[in-house]
Amino acid sequence: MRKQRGNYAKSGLRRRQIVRAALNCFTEMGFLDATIEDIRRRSNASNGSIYHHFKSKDQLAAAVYLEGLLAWQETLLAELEAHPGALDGVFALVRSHFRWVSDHPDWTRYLFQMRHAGFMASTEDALAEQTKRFTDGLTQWFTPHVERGALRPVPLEILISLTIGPSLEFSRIWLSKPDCPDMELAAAEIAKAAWQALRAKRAG
Amino acid sequence: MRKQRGNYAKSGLRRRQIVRAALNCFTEMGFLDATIEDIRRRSNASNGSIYHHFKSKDQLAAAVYLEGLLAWQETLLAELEAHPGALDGVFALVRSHFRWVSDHPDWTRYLFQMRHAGFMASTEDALAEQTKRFTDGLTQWFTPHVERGALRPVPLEILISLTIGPSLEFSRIWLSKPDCPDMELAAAEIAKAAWQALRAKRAG
Amino acid sequence: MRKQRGNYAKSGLRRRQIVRAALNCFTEMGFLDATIEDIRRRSNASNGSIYHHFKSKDQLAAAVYLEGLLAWQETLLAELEAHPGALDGVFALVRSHFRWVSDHPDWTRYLFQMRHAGFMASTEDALAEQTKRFTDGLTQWFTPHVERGALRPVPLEILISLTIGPSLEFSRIWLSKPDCPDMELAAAEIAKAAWQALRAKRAG
Amino acid sequence: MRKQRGNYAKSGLRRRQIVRAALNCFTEMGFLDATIEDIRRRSNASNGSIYHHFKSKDQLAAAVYLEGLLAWQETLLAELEAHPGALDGVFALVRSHFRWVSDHPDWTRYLFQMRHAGFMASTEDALAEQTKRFTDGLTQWFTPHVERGALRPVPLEILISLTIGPSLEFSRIWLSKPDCPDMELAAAEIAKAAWQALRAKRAG
DNA sequence: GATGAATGAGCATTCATTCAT
DNA sequence: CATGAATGAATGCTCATTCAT
Repeated sequence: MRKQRGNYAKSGLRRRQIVRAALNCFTEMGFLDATIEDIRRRSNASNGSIYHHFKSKDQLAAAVYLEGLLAWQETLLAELEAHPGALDGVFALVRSHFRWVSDHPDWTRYLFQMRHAGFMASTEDALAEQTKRFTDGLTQWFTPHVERGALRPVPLEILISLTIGPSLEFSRIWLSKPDCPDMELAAAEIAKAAWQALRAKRAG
Repeated sequence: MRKQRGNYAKSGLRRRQIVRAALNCFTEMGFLDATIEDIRRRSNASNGSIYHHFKSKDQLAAAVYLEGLLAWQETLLAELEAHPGALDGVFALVRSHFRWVSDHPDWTRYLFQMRHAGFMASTEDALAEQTKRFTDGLTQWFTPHVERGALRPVPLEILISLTIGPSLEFSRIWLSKPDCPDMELAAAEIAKAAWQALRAKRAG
Repeated sequence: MRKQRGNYAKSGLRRRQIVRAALNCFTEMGFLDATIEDIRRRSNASNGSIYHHFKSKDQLAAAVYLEGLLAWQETLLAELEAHPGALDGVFALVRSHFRWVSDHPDWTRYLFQMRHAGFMASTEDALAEQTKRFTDGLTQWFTPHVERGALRPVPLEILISLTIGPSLEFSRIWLSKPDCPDMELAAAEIAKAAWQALRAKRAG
Repeated sequence: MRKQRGNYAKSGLRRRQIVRAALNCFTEMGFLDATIEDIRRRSNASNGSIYHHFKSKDQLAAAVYLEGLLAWQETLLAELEAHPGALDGVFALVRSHFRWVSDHPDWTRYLFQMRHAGFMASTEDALAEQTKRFTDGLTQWFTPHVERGALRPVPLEILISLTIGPSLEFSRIWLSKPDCPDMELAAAEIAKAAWQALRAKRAG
């Protein structure tokens, strides 16, 4: 834990293999049904190696959560930073969310389902810290646009609700219905709605 | 001969205590987390007694399901039979559903959540049989009204969907939102809609 | 835990077999080195059976302690009650202690060694209660003799120290020296000394 | 060439840190309870580093023993060599022992307790060799005094027993009783007794 | 019907030790 | 010399289930 590189640098192939295997196992079999042995087999790691990287099964499950959340948050932030324009940014935000959900349905499901699982209790602090980093990132992008008058000066929470909220809700539904409603369309509609809600209107 | 509801209505105080305790445990802790020991404590029964009444934990959970389902079905059928009139019957059906849900939220939740749990696999037959008895009961009530021209001659499945479907969906939402939407209102609206959909329209 | 038969009635052959096996294993290999598997083999009980009777390895070890202590205490009290006379009683007390130590060297060693082991922490209450029962028994025997003027009115603690203290100390040494000093002689000497210290002296 | 004390006095800061940490851990938690991880934390060394310096946990514990023994032996020999006179030497020997015990209670305790621990089996050879070097040193000091007629010509073993034996016994007691008996007094008495036993008596 | 002792497979976890860098 | 990731055997413990009374 030297230098504190932002905690983003927890690399290690093994570690990632284990997280990936755990995600799959937890998703397929549930947290309780999935055994360390299952995860061991799937990750090609040894029992001891798993416990070298994660103190307990609970902590492993929590790490999977944080890791997934981080990946999602970083993807969104990166996309946002890549689109400095107000309109572009809002659309990119929504679009990148849907792409991520579409690319990582398992992880999305996991994030939705496990948010209030018992094993998350001990990670609330880390979760809060990580979430703060995310919202700080969002703020940094939005603030200039608001100051320049391109976007309405709504509180951050509302701002997030208007952009990400509908996307999340639709994703929830999309994940639970195998006869997939059209995500492309949803993304477009939701992005449009978000933009309408956020743009500063010159005239009444 | 009484109503002949099969021998599903197994009595026995012990048995009922165990079912009740199991329902609570499964609801509070989940099927996997709840142990036979938990259920034993809560039911004031002995380990052996539980296994005397139920072959296995799976079968106990399934029995809880069937028992709950039966209670719901019998309530609805009884109410229906008590209201011979077409309009009265439809309204009574919807109203009694909501009352039951309101009176037995835990059981309703259990019925919603566990429908596709692993332990249900071995009970599909019994479930089908029981469900058949229920739909037969419904048919018995509906048929005369249809024949008399009071209700439209739609297939039973559609008929059920129109009356019970919306009620179930609303119940699902109602259970998951602690800031209770108005169930009274919902019941009235849904009943009205069902009636509009079912009544035979004299004129185009 | 009905009726509270004085807690003395924890019978059950299995239970006793397990305690006996645990005593042997702990004595021979130490608490940490001895595994549940060792105890299982030696007691011819199953793993589960051990955990049916004792909540944990710690609690098993503590139970062994209490059981042994109880056996010793009951032996001494019984002997005391069997000898109403002051002189007889004191001699019987010392003699029965030495006989018990000689008959149960392993258990004695265990009682000496484990008194302050980590696993005893959670049993302090039960230990205190049991010890109280023992000292109450002693008091009941001594009081009449003191009141009648046969024994000196010293506080119970001192009284115990003078009779049992030296016996314990000698036992400790005896257990640690394989080239056994003469226990017979020690018993006689210690009993004589205890009597000299306790008897009421008529004249200066 | 310096004193040639073998290569037992291996230096290396790391090594010494590990030995020190191991001593503390073994003393506080016992050999079995103390884990390599505990020692690692306390020594600020890495897991691998410990295994670089010591082949195994057993060997580490044995090394701690030899190291402590060596320190004690060297202290006594040095003191003896610093006092050429017969009377002075005997008193210095006893006094330096007590000082060392008083300065290093943990290490003394460890030497007392672990002498017959399982892990010592594999070090008996090294232990014998080191002990021989010690007794050789003692012999070198005593021989001239015996030849000159200042000390009685008793066998070395008896000689050691008379001087160091009582000191050890008293140390054992002193370590186990927190309400410290007077070590100063003991040292004086024991030294006096040793001198009385060793001095050559001119006349019957 | 009821009781609780007995069973044993299965699980999470620990820890000494090895090894590549 | 130092590091820490990797290993896997071993351990304490859980829990559904069986069975004698």
